Amino acid sequence: MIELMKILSEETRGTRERILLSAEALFAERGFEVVSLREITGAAGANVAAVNYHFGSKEKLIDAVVTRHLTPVNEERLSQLDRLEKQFFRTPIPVEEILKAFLSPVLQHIASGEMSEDLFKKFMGRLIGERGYSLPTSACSLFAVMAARFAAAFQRAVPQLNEESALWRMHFSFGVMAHTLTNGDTLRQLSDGRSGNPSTETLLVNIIDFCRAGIEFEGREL
Amino acid sequence: MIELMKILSEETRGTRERILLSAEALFAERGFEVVSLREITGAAGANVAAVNYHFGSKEKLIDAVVTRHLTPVNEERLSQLDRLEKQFFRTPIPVEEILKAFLSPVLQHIASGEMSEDLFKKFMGRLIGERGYSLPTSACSLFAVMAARFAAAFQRAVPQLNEESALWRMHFSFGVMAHTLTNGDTLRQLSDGRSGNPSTETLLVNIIDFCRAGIEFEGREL
DNA sequence: TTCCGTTTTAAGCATATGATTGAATTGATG
DNA sequence: CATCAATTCAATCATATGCTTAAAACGGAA
Repeated sequence: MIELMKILSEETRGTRERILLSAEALFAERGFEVVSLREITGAAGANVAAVNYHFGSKEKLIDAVVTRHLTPVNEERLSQLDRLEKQFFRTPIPVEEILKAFLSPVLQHIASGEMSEDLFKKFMGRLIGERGYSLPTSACSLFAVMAARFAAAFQRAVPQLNEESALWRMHFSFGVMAHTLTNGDTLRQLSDGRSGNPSTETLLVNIIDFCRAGIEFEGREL
Repeated sequence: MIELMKILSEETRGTRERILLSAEALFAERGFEVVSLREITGAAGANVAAVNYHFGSKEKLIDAVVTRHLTPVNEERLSQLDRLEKQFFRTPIPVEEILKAFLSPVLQHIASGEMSEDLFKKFMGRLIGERGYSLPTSACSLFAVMAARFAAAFQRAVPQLNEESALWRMHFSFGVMAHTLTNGDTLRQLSDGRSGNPSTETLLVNIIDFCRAGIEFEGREL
């Protein structure tokens, strides 16, 4: 939150931008539904009415915040998947590569420095895990379209599995990502710091390894 | 929700019990923070003041709802873990057995029929995944104590891994469980029903297999 | 029936929420 | 400087929230 203050104090940013930054941070930390406009505008040093002037409503603000980060990440995901599908023409794409195509765009976006690393992880985690009520429908369908493409890729990647099992193992993987990205610091508290302080890159590599093992193992199916 | 109506319409249940049932259902479906007392009492056919009369406050109601289901499940988890630790005295407990000790009490509680199966899954998923803000501290520490025991068990179960990796892989597993239990029906929507309709038992077996593979594989560590 | 503790109820409290208004303020252009 | 559109602001609206209160309704014991 100190990080946020530093960014917001730069007078160069307009009200619209400051609201977006505050909203991102608060949404990432506590979720979309529970954060009020007054908290957002308070943190942004703006008037409450500014949200409705610049965005129209709270829902449209959420939409703007989500779209602005999810769109580029999603496009990069799909572009990497396209590349893989061309590269592995008619042969199964390695599971690890698909998982990388899903997660590495998050790393790239972090590197671009648009949001603090910690906040962006939590934000992206929510976009994977929070469906239905709290997210605007536009954001949901944005994710759904992308997820459908990945579902197809996963199924081709594990031809020994039936359709159901492949889908569920993808779902399991999304759970790992959502929970780890959003609640990563929970483990630190819970383990009294014995979980160390791995870099995001290290963490994502370990998530990928975990999911790859879970997806590829052969055993009981659904 | 039709299920709920049936239960609530039975005149045998007192106001306190009807409030508990409504609250459980709404919390499971939409989370603790966003459900209002008026929604709860409305669904229960009770007066708003009844919550404060019977429970004291919204927080204490959440506490009552959480405790009443988490306590027995947690105790069963710990008792199964105790049994395993005696059975595998000074030898590593198989990872699959630890995962079973964590998840099978959920199945048992479902079998007891205290809550509809669908709702109870979502409820237990939230108790694994939602930490911090939305949950009362008592529920958090209840979970934390249990998780600490399981963390120790997981570490002994995979002596080839360093402490950090073991903890993170446990955390990954919790993510799978939380997401699948709470958002299981999301996959059905997202996949147009191609994910089938597995029984809870089948689903939990597959979660266990997935996590076991993810925890046991040997490769890059943190 | 009367009595009395338990429970339920309607009404209200203080505060919070998303949204709107119309008046100020700003800042660039003529 | 004056003009004018874009922006910001305080004030306000209708509604929702958690909680409290005091009166009413209930139900068993005397």
